Amino acid sequence: MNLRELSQLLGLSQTTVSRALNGYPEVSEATRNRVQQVARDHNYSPNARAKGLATGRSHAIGHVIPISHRHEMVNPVFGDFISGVGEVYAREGYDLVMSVVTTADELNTYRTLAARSSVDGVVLHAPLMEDPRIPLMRELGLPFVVHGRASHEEEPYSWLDVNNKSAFQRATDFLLDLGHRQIGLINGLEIQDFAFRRREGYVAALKSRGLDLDPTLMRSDEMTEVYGYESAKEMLQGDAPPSAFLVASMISAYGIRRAIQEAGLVMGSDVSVVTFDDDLSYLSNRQDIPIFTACRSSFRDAGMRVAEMLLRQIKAPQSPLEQTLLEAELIAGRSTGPFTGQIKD
Amino acid sequence: MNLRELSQLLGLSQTTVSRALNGYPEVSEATRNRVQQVARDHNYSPNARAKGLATGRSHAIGHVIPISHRHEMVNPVFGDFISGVGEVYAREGYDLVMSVVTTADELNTYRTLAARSSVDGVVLHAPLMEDPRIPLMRELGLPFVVHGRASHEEEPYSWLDVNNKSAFQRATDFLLDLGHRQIGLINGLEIQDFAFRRREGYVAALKSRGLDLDPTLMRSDEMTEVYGYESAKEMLQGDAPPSAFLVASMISAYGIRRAIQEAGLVMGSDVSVVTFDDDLSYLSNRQDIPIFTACRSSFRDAGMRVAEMLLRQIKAPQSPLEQTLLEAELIAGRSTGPFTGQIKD
DNA sequence: AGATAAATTGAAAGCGCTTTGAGACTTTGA
DNA sequence: TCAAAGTCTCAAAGCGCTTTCAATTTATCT
Repeated sequence: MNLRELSQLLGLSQTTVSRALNGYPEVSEATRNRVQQVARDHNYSPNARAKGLATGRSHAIGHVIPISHRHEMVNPVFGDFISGVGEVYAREGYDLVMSVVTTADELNTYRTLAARSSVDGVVLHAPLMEDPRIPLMRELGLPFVVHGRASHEEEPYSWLDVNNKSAFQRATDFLLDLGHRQIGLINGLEIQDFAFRRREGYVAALKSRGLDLDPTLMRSDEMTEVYGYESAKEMLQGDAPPSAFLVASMISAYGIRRAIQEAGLVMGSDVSVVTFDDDLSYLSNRQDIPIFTACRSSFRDAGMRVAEMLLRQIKAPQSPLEQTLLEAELIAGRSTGPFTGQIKD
Repeated sequence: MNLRELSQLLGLSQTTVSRALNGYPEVSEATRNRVQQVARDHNYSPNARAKGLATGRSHAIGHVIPISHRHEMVNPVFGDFISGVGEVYAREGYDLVMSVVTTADELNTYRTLAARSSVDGVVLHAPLMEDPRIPLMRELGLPFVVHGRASHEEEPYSWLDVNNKSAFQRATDFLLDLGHRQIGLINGLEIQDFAFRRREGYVAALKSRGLDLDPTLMRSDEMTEVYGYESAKEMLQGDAPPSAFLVASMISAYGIRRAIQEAGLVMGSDVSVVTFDDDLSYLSNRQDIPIFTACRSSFRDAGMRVAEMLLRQIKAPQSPLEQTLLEAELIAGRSTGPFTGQIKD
């Protein structure tokens, strides 16, 4: 069923039918209702490509997901983020076009997306501190919003980020206030902007109390369970074992908990743990009293906001760039307690 | 830069340029090379919508992801699956169009996708035992491949599935051979076809040895860490505590391990655990000796195969339906050992 | 050389929609 | 009753590409 058939069925011109369906005012209510009714009855939806060709817009947003082939890790937060943006797109009638590419092809994929004009805008994920995608987007003239920030980017751009520095600074302060002095930092990969900022927060908190940094207590890697486990295990076996850990992800926090238990210690009394909690639907830390004390900021919610920002920008291209900085909640859970000195001996 | 401009630049007709770029034989090699060179220099890519309109195909595959609003759980395996299909799509020049919808809108989304012909085919995820999407796809005439199977579907259709029954039967046998008799089953939601089949495997193994089923040792729910933990904890505190667990996912297995440790028991000697391992990139069980004894079958790999099946079917619509049944590997890890009788008292 | 076949190129129609510019029909006010 | 204004409808052009059918050029054969 296409527009021509539908209009013949109705005994109207394509023009009128099109206007009736798209809410133009030059069509009488009676006609509009009749058209809508018949369209619904025959399950008519306009052909997406034809509509796009005529209007010059695709009503689709691009997400480019790089898979680095050295370690084919798919970011586990990704599903929640996509479900957030996707919900907004669905509500607003936009499609989500995803390209999975090797990191080598990444920039070219954006070029192609722009050249064939298959999307009206893109969301940039997981920015590095210096990210070539941002100048590229400007060059291509493609509307975009960054989820996160690129510290070394000078020109303004639209972004939404969690205040990672403040979150980790407050978390570190929280542990310091409990009397902990040896705090292990199990961070994400520090070429990623968010991980770099988290370390800054950790460092700032220690420095403002005049404490020295211990490089043996700071790790940076991809945030797997095993990474958490092994880092914690090694640190706990070290000369100056930490009495507390600050972790960048729930999954690694599971690993740390395992190392603590295996060492015969109790999380929450002997050893404290604060984690960053992206509030993922399948890794919930939302018990009545959460298992982990955590900086919580929902990844899914971030996705929804990013999508809304981008759609606003697409609909009103002249409107000013938006920047949003979210503060993470610091949630007290069962995994922290005052320093007891249990570990030292 | 569009085709008209490009052809003017070259002093050729649009026809010839189009043919040169699309590999038609009626074009001389000299002309073709010149055209390709100039196209590359000017970063020309054909407009996706115009091309689609002219050819009647969108070169895109649809994935509809339902988010049930009662529990907004995003399936954690999803990222790996998408990265698998996405890699194939990218290689073959297809886009991936994703719709995130509430379960109530799900069927309508497929209808709309077909009506506006925005995709050339779809992948059906996570089939239920009786799944209305399959007859709907036939009605809509949209090529599709199911990842999984729908037990109650009578008519033939294309699918790829892991042999869940055989995997859990072998896993149960493995535990039985080690002397375990009380085996707790921590299963996924049994309206899902895969979970139902896994239970069948578990039941079949017990029955073939003349053992009775103990309903208090069988659970079915969404596979979170906390679900694993609490199920195991309760079972271990019960009258006839299990000496072994069979679990449907790594994340729940983490929870079970935690419950075991908390009970002062040792996984692998006091209590055995076998898990299903989807080989997710961020939940790796691939150590030199894996932590968990597991049925392993890569979700990412499944995605790649499903994508290949679907693209074959789209390119040759007359070709027969394909069905693929994969066997999971049973990998011995550190989480299993012979029955010791430690638990009973 | 002339005729035929093969190789190469082009004009134009068409994919299904939106939108401009114009025409026809109603209503209103004097 | 008639003109002006308002309301409703339509024909046709155009979005950027593919593809059919036809035309032209070049190669091949007798």
